[in-house]
Amino acid sequence: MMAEKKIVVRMAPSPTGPMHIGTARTALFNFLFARQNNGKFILRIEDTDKERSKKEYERGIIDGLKWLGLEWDEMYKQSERTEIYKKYLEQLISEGKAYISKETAKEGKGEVEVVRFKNPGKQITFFDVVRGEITFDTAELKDFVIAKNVGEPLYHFAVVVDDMEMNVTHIVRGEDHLSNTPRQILIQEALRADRPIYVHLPLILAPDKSKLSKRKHGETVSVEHYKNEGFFPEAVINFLALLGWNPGTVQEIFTLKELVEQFSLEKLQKSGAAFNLEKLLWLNKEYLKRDKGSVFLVEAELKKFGLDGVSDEILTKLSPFILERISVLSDVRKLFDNGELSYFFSKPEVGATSLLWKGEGDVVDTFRTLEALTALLDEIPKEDFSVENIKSKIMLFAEKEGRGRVLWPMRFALSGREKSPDPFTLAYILGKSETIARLKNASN
RNA sequence: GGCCCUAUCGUCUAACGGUUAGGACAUCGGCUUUUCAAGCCGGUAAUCCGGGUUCGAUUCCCGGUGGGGUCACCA
Repeated sequence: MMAEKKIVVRMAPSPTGPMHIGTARTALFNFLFARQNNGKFILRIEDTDKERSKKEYERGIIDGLKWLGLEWDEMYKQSERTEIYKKYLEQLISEGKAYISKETAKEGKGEVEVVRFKNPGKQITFFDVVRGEITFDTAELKDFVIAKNVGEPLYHFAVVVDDMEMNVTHIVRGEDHLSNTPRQILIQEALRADRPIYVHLPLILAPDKSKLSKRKHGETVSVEHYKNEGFFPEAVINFLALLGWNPGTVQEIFTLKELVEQFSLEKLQKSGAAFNLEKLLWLNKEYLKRDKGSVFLVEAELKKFGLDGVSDEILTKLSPFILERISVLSDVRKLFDNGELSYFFSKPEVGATSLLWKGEGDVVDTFRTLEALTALLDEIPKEDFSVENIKSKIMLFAEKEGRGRVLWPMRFALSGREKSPDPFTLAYILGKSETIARLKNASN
């Protein structure tokens, strides 16, 4: 029986900076393709550049992938494989397909020896799953450098050797590598390696469709930023999956498992996709709503603010209502810093005219409003201070007096703000004695 | 600039020669125990331009234009 060739893909990031959001998406698509086909997903750290590669960045990539839930099957580091590259480098040299070249160093003076690939300078045509057949003339590449010396291979060479050694069947990577492909195929042919199937993914662009660069867009290009902001990894995955791919259905929310089931190379997009923060926020809010643990996350966030003298009880009661008003966990801090939560923790300033419902404003209105507020005090339930009970008692009174004249001043007396949760909820969160105190204060 | 890729609402996208060009996010409006949020209902909004091919082009071909990538002893 013929054994079907096992699908092998790899994620090959270089640890020269914080993990890029585009790296995360490439990893995701590799992961999905591997898992869907019962294949192997390799993580290969491309750290042949000794100067720029940093251990902390490698750590960041590993942490980022783990956070996203993209587990790999095998991991390699190119810096630990120099013997392998050396072997193939010597093979090419002995076969006359590469040669050592003495030349003046690129920077500074002095002579160095580099290894150049003897370029046959022919046309290379290859098939890309996303874009179809592509042809390059490699003559202009000249005899390009493939290693600084026999012990220090450069990217193009290391990649080809590794993909060959690791039996990589599909190279799924960013479109920025499209122009690198012909020279890698040249090396491949010199090594008599099988040509893998190429899948070049469209790039993620900035919101204005310009290049998404660290320089211009700062930390928002890094995965860690979204982790720090309190996004759900599931939401980030979901968002990234929809950037450059579509399920062919109207489904918008996907678990990783569903993505594994539904992913297909055929549905990959050809052109670059702009990063859209609004959509990510919406998705994250959807996950926030679906996860019953969210309310505790909000509560934990509140407790970080070191609110002295504020009971845990009020934070617990408050959390569900904050949850409804945020898209991402970091919004809790924003609400807090903007002072939009301040009235829960200290008494608000309440001006008499602000108590008036819209359209009202003369002396008589003011008098009647204050009167209603005073009368409202008697309607506050003595027992059972639940939202439902407060509401049923107050509404009875409000229907008689006019809702606007009762509900608005009540809400304002409790919050001192134009915007807040409804008055019954406010009373419930604040508790009976604080509610009465604030009502009294406002009606004076 | 050379080479390569690409082009549907503001954004992500559906359409695989014939559709009132669909959905989602955003936006706008309405409804809800009168604010905010959430929810529900509804609206505005797109085939880059010019040539072909075809009875018929978003769809196929060519050109232009725009966007992106790449041209290292980086990856």
